Amino acid sequence: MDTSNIDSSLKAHGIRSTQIRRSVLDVFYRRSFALSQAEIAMELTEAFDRVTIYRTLNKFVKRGLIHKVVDESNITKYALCDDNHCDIEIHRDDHVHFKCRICGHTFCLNSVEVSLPSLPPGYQTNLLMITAKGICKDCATTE
Amino acid sequence: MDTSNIDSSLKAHGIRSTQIRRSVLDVFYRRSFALSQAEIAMELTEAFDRVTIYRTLNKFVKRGLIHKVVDESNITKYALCDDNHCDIEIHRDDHVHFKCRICGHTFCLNSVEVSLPSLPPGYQTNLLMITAKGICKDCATTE
DNA sequence: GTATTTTTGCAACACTGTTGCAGATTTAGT
DNA sequence: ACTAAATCTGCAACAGTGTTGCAAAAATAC
Repeated sequence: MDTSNIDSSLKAHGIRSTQIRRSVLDVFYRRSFALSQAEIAMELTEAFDRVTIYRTLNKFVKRGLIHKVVDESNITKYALCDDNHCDIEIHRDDHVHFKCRICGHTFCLNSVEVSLPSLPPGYQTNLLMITAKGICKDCATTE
Repeated sequence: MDTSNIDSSLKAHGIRSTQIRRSVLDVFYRRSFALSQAEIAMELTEAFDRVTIYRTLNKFVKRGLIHKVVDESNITKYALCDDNHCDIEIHRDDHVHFKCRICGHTFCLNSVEVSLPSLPPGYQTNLLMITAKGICKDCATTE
C-alpha cells in the first residue's frame, strides 16, 4: 500500500486518516472500475463492519474523493473522482461511463465529450448521464 | 378504465387477462412517467399483494409490454414500451430518458437521437444509455 | 363441466442501506 | 506527553426492495 499517497489524498480532502479509510481508498487505487460496498468488503484483507464501510463511502462521496455510479443493478457503486474535476468544494461527475457486457465492470471515461441533443418542445436539459455499453479493453484482447 | 384496449393489449403480448394485470396496465396508461412497484401499489384502488405486483411487472417486461428504467434511486422503475419498437419477440428500449429535477419523474423520449461518441482506444460501443436531466414540460409551466 | 395450466397470496428469506448509542480512536491544546 | 474535545467504529436494530416455495384460487382448454 502506497501509504504516503493515500494519507495525503485523505488529508487533501479533509478526511481523517484511519485504518479502514486507508484500506478502502487503497482498494479504489488498485481497481480501475466502480465497486459496490460488498465488493469492497471482499477486497479488504481485514474484516470491517458493513456499516463502517458504508459510512466511509458516504464520507468519501461528500468530500469529493469518490462518486456514485448508476447501474441497472440497483446496487450503488462507487468510483474515484478525477482529481481535475472534483475536490471538497466542487463536484463534477457528469462524465461518460462504460459498462462491459462481458466482465460487467463499469469504467469512467473522463475525456469523452457528447453534445446535448435537441429535445421535444417543453423539455430542457443541461446535463446528460451516459453509459456506453460494449466490450472493454481487457475483455476484447482476452477473448 | 378502457377495458377493451387493455384486454387487447394484454392478449397481443400473450398475457392472460386477470384483475391485477388489467389494473396495473391501466395505471401505466394513466401515467406518462416511469413507476416503481411501491408507486404502482399506491395508484391501485384495490390492494394486491406486493409479490403479485412484482410478478406482474416481471411478466410484462418479459413480454415486451413495459421496460425497466434505470435511475440513481436504486429502485427499479417501469415504463410502457413504445409499440413501434417492442413486442413479444423484439425489445428495443435504448431511447433517451428525461429526469425532471423538480417532480423527480422520468419520461421516455422515444424520438430523440444521439450519435455515438468516439471512445478511447480499446473501448467499443454500439449502445448508449442516456438520461437527460432538467425540468420537464409541466414543472416549467407551473413554476 | 372437468382437467390442466397458470396465477395469486402468504410466509419466509436474502440483501442493501440507514440510524442510535456506547466505547474506542484521532486530533488539538497545553 | 497528557488531557479534553471531536470524531469514528462496531453492534443491534430497523425499513425497504426484490425473490422463492407452496397451497389455494382462477383462467383456459377439451
